[in-house]
Amino acid sequence: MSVVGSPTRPYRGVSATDRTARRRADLLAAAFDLLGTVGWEQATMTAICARAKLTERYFYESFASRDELLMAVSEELADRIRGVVVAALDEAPPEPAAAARAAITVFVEMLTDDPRVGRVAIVEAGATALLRRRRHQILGEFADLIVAKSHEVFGTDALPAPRDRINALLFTGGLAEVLATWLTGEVDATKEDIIETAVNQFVRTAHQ
Amino acid sequence: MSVVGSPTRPYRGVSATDRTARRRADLLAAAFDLLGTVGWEQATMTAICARAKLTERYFYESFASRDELLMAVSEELADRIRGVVVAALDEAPPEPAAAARAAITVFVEMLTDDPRVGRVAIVEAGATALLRRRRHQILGEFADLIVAKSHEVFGTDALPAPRDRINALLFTGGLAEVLATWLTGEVDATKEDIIETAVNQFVRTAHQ
DNA sequence: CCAAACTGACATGGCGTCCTGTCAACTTCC
DNA sequence: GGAAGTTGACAGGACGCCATGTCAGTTTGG
Repeated sequence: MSVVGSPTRPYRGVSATDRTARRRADLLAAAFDLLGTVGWEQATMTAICARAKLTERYFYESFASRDELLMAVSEELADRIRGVVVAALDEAPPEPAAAARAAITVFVEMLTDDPRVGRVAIVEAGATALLRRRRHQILGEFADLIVAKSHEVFGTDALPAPRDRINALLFTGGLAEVLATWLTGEVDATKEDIIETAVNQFVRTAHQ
Repeated sequence: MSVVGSPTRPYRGVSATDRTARRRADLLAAAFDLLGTVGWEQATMTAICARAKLTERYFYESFASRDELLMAVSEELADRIRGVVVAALDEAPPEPAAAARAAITVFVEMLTDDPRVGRVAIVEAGATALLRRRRHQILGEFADLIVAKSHEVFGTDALPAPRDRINALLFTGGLAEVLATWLTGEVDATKEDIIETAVNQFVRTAHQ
């Protein structure tokens, strides 16, 4: 017998839970790398396992399906992005243009410094019905962040509901589209052009 | 033999070219319907042919692959949307807010009156690498339309390049995202809220 | 009316992925 | 040292879609 089951003993000096966690992390990293380079259609279970140097059996140790793994990749990345944006907002001065510039800058740089990040977070995020739904939720959460910050910096001058949220969605969706276009090299502009235009848009539209 | 080859004779009173064209149209309609309801993953060749009441052999009479058919569906729809928007712009008065409202209104209504249109044009348009590329091109063309109209209505007051185009991409991408969210019922707003917010955004951002 | 063209239903093979199973080699614990 | 746990490599079946082939029945033109 001795199928994989639930490993309990240390192996090569590593505990059972650590080994399982390591394999899970390897799978996540391999999936992220493939998703961000060759794309969803080529990021097959076989390819992911090969890149992670793991047998397909260990795939099912941590994930029930390919979709579940790719969702986890997307989730992890969204958390990282949200983290840096929230941190930038917390440190920024409570002045509209400065706060917007700080948040937009870290957001844009995060998505463009490593092309795989942008591709996974924006381009490949619409590949399956499941990923699309999650992508909507995530952009919606970013919109909520923006709405909260808008009311904070603009006070009673902020847009009233539901226009505050619609405007925030217009903003996040637009920025995602611009970055996707920019990542594929179809727009002739610098990173600063994008940041400045986005900041300008936010400052002009987020109040009455 | 008499395989399908290139039909030449009339059949049931219909000429050969008309029959081929009819089958092609049936396939396009079936693919559009499936794409707009059950989505890309379920819009398989077998399912499309079954809905069109045609044998798979006739699929290859008009299309080389499933991707080619779905691209044609997307293409046809983009042409229709561009048509109504251009028509609305041509008829609109040369005043910023009025022109924007006219174009945005027909655009939004086109995509929301028939839910399949919105789903095909926006939601399912990111399913494959090929569709994504085409989607970018199409949104880029809409951005070009907006840039041209901006310079027309705002004159020397319009944004300079490349910010005029970045701003237009922010706008088209944002509107697409908002409509996608609205189509899935995740935002609590009326169609008028969306149109007003979008018009407001354009009027405030498309000039210096 | 007959041969040829056309159509629809079905059948078949190829292909790639998913998913499970087997087995030898290695490591741990007693 | 030996039994049991762990790992990696590989085999093989199941399944679904793609792609092509066969064939009987219908329609057309001479």
